[in-house]
Amino acid sequence: MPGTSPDYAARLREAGLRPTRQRVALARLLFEGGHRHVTAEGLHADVRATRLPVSLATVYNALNQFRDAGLLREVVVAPGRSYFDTNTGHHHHFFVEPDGELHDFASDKVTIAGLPAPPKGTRLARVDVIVRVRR
Amino acid sequence: MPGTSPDYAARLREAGLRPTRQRVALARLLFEGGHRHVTAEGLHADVRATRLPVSLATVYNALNQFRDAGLLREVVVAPGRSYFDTNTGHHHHFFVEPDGELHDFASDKVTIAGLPAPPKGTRLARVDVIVRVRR
DNA sequence: AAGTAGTTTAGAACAATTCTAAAATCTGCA
DNA sequence: TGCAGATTTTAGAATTGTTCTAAACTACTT
Ligand SMILES: [Mn+2]
Ligand SMILES: [Mn+2]
Ligand SMILES: [Zn+2]
Ligand SMILES: [Zn+2]
Repeated sequence: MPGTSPDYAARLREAGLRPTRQRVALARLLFEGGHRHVTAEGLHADVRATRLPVSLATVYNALNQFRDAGLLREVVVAPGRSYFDTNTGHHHHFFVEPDGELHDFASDKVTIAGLPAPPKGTRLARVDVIVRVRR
Repeated sequence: MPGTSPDYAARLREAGLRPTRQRVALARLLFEGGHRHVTAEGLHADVRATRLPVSLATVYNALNQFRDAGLLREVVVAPGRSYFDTNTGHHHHFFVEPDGELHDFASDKVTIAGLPAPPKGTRLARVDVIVRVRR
């Protein structure tokens, strides 16, 4: 399948980010294969397993930059830990406790009707549905 | 209105918690008046304003114990900060960014239809809807 | 190749929360 | 009312997740 291999350097450049060794390695881990929900610590472990030395600070920097550039979305489900989501489309989550696993489900599966109007002086930004489940 | 004044000591005892000075003061702040969404720091400031010295560790202990006893619910909306909610009934939230304010709305206002079945081996625990709005 | 701006990094710093172990307080029972 | 034992509070240290600092390094431009 020639021409299918994604060019992460180009993708980063389009997002206004220099394609450094570290960022390209992180982008590959994040965007090749299916959608992922990662923590900074988890991604750091993954990238170090590729034998490329990348500091934890760089992982945090990259995750925040990728999020700001719209390449990732941040998901808040549990106190004291941020998840970053490679699926930036509209969707919702199952959160499995106590494992801390996240699973997507398409937002067009669900119908949310009758949402009250936003408080005075505010505009709707996003609706997050978190379905908490237990083993 | 005699007999209406809530007996926080009794309420704590029923929850299996000794009604200490600190816990009674915190319960009063939390449960008198309408529903509240507090952070540990915020509640600590409130209780210290009553001139009763209470350490921050005790506030954290009490919030966690109240939550475990079902007197409070923990709400996760923003990375790195926990909110505790005196409204333990079914309801959902507006989250106003960047202020960090939470507002309740009744869950029977909203209809959520077509939720996918929980992942294999898990049981539904709760559905949280967070409507993020911006000024 | 050189210059410059942007990036990475180790380590320090920070913020939220939890832990430790000693002092204080609550409770049930003399 | 006084004690004894169990629980709670507390100051301060520790831990965790994350951000900052400033020096070394690297990518892009010329
Ligand atoms: Mn962040
Ligand atoms: Mn907690
Ligand atoms: Zn997702
Ligand atoms: Zn609420």
